[in-house]
Amino acid sequence: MRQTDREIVRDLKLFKDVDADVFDDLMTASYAQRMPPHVELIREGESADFLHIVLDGCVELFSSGHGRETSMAIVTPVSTFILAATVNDAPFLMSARTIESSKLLLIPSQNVRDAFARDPHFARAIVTELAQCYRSVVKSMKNLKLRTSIERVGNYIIRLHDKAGGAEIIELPYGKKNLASILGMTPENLSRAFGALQSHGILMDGARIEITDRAALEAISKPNRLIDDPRS
Amino acid sequence: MRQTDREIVRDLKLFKDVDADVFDDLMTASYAQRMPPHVELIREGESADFLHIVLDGCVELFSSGHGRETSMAIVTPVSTFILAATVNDAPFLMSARTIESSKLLLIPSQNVRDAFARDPHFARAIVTELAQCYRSVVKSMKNLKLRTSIERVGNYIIRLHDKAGGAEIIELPYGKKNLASILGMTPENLSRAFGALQSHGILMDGARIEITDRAALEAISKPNRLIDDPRS
DNA sequence: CGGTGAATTGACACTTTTCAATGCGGGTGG
DNA sequence: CCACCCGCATTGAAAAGTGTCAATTCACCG
Repeated sequence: MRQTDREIVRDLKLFKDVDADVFDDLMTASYAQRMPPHVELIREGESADFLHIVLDGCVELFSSGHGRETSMAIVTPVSTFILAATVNDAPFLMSARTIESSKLLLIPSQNVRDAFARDPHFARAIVTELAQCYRSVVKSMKNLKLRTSIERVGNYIIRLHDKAGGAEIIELPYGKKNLASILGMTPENLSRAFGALQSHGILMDGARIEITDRAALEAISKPNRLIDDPRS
Repeated sequence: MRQTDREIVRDLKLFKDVDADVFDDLMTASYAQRMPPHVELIREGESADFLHIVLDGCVELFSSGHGRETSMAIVTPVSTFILAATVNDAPFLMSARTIESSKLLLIPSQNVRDAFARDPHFARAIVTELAQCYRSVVKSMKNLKLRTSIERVGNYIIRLHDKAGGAEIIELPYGKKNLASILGMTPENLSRAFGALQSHGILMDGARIEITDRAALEAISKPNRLIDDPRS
């Protein structure tokens, strides 16, 4: 694996405080790998042989059953996924596939568990990361159960707007089909929601969105710190 | 706190392997408390001063916003809740209230974090518990996004049936209003779903359900290990 | 004994999904 | 280089599912 990748991983909250030799062992055992778009990385029900880290690109976590399929989350750099299955040595609850060409780091699960036992700092970091994953799913669930579809779309745009530092023009980071599934609706409904929001402070043009009236957008979306704030 | 309670807590997976003196410190700092039904224990947004453990009774985790409200989970003995907020020292994402009269054990969050740092066994147990919480929410979310309301109700009954060891007559453990909210629907719709399932292997009588044809119930519910199995 | 709240049922309205048709790119292969 | 095709996005119309409102019954509790 490349030295720059190694430094990127080292800077992750999960690895920042890990002992040098423990970190070395983890990295020595790991594989960095570039994947084309739309490659299935893992399938739900299989066992967790590697902890995955997205170094570059974009990975979709999804789940399916009886002809239906839904996106559960989108993982962007630099984050881990399937940590829970790894530490508990349990089968995946979700499948994963690349959305775009992506660089991944695979760390053997056994090494992760060993490092956990050897290094209290790593243990502490894993707990923090796991707790964040948990809270993130809880927020998604509140988003789904407590909000109408238009509110979900509106708040998604607000988050994008914030992440872009309040830029007037923002761009959807991936296709609307994925986005619709994440937000718990059909692509057709997402289209209509975007349409409806155009009288409430936004202007759509394909994947580009112009924020014309942030106050109006917030008025209809009713953002909530305990759902939308990625910190907290 | 009573000696029997102490032994019950000691037998929890979370505390089974904890060092004796660490466990002593935790218990000395803790409070056991009996609460009447329908008491609000914590409110979302507040900070996590105590890790909560349900020793007896039944606690509802719920969330609200802009006039809407939804149940997120029901915690039954003997389990912890708000562990993630406790270990990360973050604000609650959910509120909690007793459903019935309940006995709770409250452990100061600072003591939990101290014990985590002192005892690797406790650290390991916390990770396992957190990962289980995470996986449990993911399953709930799959249940919501991947299934129709009738399938959700059907699978809920199947789980009850299994928990009761396959008894022909089973009983709903709490009110239908709560159940409806957990399953992501209105009480009216839950009534109709129960009605619809009566031609598929069940017979309702108030809170009592007779399982007349388990195969038919499974045929319409399509149970899935990766959603319904509490282990895994 | 009256009051309160849960559960059930029916009618209705609304949201969401489904199906179908169209237009718009981005690729591939001729 | 262009024609073609495939998948995505959009739009409309119909169908299904779900939520809302209202009325009734029932059990429980003060």
